[in-house]
Amino acid sequence: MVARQAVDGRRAETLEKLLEAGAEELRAVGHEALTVRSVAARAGVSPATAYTYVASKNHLFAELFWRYLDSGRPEAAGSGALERLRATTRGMATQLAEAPELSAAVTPALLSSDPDVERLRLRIGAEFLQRFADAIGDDIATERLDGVLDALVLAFSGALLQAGMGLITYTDLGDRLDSVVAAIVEGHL
Amino acid sequence: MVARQAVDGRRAETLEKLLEAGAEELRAVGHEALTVRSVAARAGVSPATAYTYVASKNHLFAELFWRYLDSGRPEAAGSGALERLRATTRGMATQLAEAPELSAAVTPALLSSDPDVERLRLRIGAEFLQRFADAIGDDIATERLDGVLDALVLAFSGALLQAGMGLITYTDLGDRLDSVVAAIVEGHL
DNA sequence: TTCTAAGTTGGACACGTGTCCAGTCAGGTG
DNA sequence: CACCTGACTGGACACGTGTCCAACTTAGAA
Repeated sequence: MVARQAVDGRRAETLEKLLEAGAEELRAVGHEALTVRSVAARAGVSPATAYTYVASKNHLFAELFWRYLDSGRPEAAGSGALERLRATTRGMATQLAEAPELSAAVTPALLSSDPDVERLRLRIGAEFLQRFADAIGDDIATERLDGVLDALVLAFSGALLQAGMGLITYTDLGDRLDSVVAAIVEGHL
Repeated sequence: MVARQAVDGRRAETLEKLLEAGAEELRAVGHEALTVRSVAARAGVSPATAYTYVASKNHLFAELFWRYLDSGRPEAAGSGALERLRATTRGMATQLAEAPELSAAVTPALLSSDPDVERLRLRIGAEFLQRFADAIGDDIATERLDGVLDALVLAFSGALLQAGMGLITYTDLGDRLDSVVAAIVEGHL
């Protein structure tokens, strides 16, 4: 479901090998230098095989990012919406900062028109929204919720973009988002 | 200053021809199908020459976008910060909506690590910031200004990203930003 | 008019992308 | 055990990218 076709048995192992190799290669050489063929080589698999699992370099990055994001689901709690929101953005910012190469890779990758990327892009977008909605709970009046959620999602995407452009470091993301979240939420609680 | 090297006399004309051809080609076939060689052909110039003026496809897009953005400087005024901000975002959203291919092209383009793109990226970022700062004037307390500006810039970048991903249409940008701007600014005036 | 330097050109280059397909290999079924 | 089927492979393909350079133009100065 996550790769190009369903994976079962043997295929599942190869897929894991490939994604694992992809993550290593990404850490090792960065997303610019990474080639599908180099990933295939690292996984001990032929390029043709790699392309059976992964539609494109961008798809690989999106897949890796989705898995990574998914692995860091928040357990968070807190007494107020602001507190929980900050914990949420902090958590994601930390994740991004801990995998800067992956983060740098995914922003351009998600812009691809590749249909396999499209699916993941929607999922990732939905995941962000969900996390913010969960953090807010019902602490914001319903009629204002959409606007606030919108602003949060846009701000977060924007932060991703700016970090992707190198205008902010992934490390700074946390602090930056803290103040932005406060600015957005203020007056709505 | 705007291209790879300074342009004077004869070179200036060729540059204009190229950028003009780039804009046409972009409208005609979209940014995915556009190739530097096809732009060169349209401009009646050899590929080798084109690469004298333009470092890469991404650089071309960034350049076109910068010029387009610059051509639409706001004349705006209004009685309050919120009003002026909305006029500002509306204006930019309208511009984006009127050149959807260019807008779609520029988001990925700006993520390139190409040094010629880097320059333009900084300029464009600075331009956004400037426009928001101008719109706000001194209607927001200094100690809160940075947070609000940050939020605005991030939200706007985010909107650009989401539109680039096809999650919002460029047409919807205006309305979307209206409510987001309100959400951000509320409580800071 | 002739010279010169800037501008332009064609064509080849190395490289990456993603596709395709005939052929090989391995493991479980009968 | 022989077989069959799904997984994998090697190698070629068409295409785009950006670079390089020796050779040609061309406009304007001498």
